[in-house]
Amino acid sequence: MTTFSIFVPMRLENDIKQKKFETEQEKAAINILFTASWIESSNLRRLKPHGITPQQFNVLRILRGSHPKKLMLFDIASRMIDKNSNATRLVEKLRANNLVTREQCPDNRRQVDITITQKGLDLLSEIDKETDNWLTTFKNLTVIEFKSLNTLLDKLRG
Amino acid sequence: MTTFSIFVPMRLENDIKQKKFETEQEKAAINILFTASWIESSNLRRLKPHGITPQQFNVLRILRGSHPKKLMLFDIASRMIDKNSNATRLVEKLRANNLVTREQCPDNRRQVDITITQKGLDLLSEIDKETDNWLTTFKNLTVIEFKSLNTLLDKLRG
DNA sequence: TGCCAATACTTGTATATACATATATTGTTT
DNA sequence: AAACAATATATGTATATACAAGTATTGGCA
Repeated sequence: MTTFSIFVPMRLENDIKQKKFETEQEKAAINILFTASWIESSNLRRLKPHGITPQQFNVLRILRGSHPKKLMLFDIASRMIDKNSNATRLVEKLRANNLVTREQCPDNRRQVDITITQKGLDLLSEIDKETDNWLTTFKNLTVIEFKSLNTLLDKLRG
Repeated sequence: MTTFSIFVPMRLENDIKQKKFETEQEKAAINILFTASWIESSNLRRLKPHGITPQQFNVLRILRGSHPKKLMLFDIASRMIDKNSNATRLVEKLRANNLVTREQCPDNRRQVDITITQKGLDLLSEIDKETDNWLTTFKNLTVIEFKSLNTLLDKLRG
């Protein structure tokens, strides 16, 4: 007969110095928030040298995804990770840096059409070069585990 | 022979209207950020009627955890989910609402000792009453699945 | 046609956050 | 003891965010 010695890491409890959680459910909520905060600051640091914020980066990627088709502000907002952030002012920042163009839609003058510029595309591909490197930040899971994580998160919000 | 028709939900792709992700790893990063944002806004909405923000709530819970032992600001900061937020000003908000007390530590006058007040404890227990209700927001996973989620997140940051 | 609601965005304001820098106090070294 | 480093917190400033309220334009309908 063999006895296995199992190492239970208690990572989260350690990271936020909390003794224990009432339920796995509660721990999961905190765990997601903590992990998100961890990813966000890592993301912030890697984008800072390029002069854009994570949200601006997110919007640029959305625009590249539809390029060369224009997107109206509403489309951008509905694709954004943080639905509550202010698309108008965010896009204005990008325009001020010539990363996107804004133009009133002729068909419907309420709409504003946004397009990513060549400068915006160049910036993204420059950042892309470093992305593999950044993604190694979390290489601790196997593909199967990443899939499982995605399934669980999707189901959680389901 | 039987053919199974499998429904693949593609929840995240739907939520942010993105076609597909390059890798499961990249999807996981976005998925965590999106899920965190989803939890945060839900949390924001439930706490708003009580006049505190999620970060303030978090700090109050930390203080209740150590009550009646005092904590210095540094201890609070190291237990916080978002390490970067400004503990000084956060605690000052709580003090202004008489939810905590601040006093200079006599042994080491650099330190500031923080204690949760009775009013703070009362507020927490009032919110606690609604918490079960709030947690039903994400009751979509079984306990086993929550455990698995926690393990994966811990390992991710590992 | 004129009115009203809906749509698409913009702006104001209060609060929060990131990051750099400053202050006060204590510990350490020579 | 004087000088310097380390610790613990505070503050200044620029930017971001949440939420409410505002403006411009369009669509529908009596």
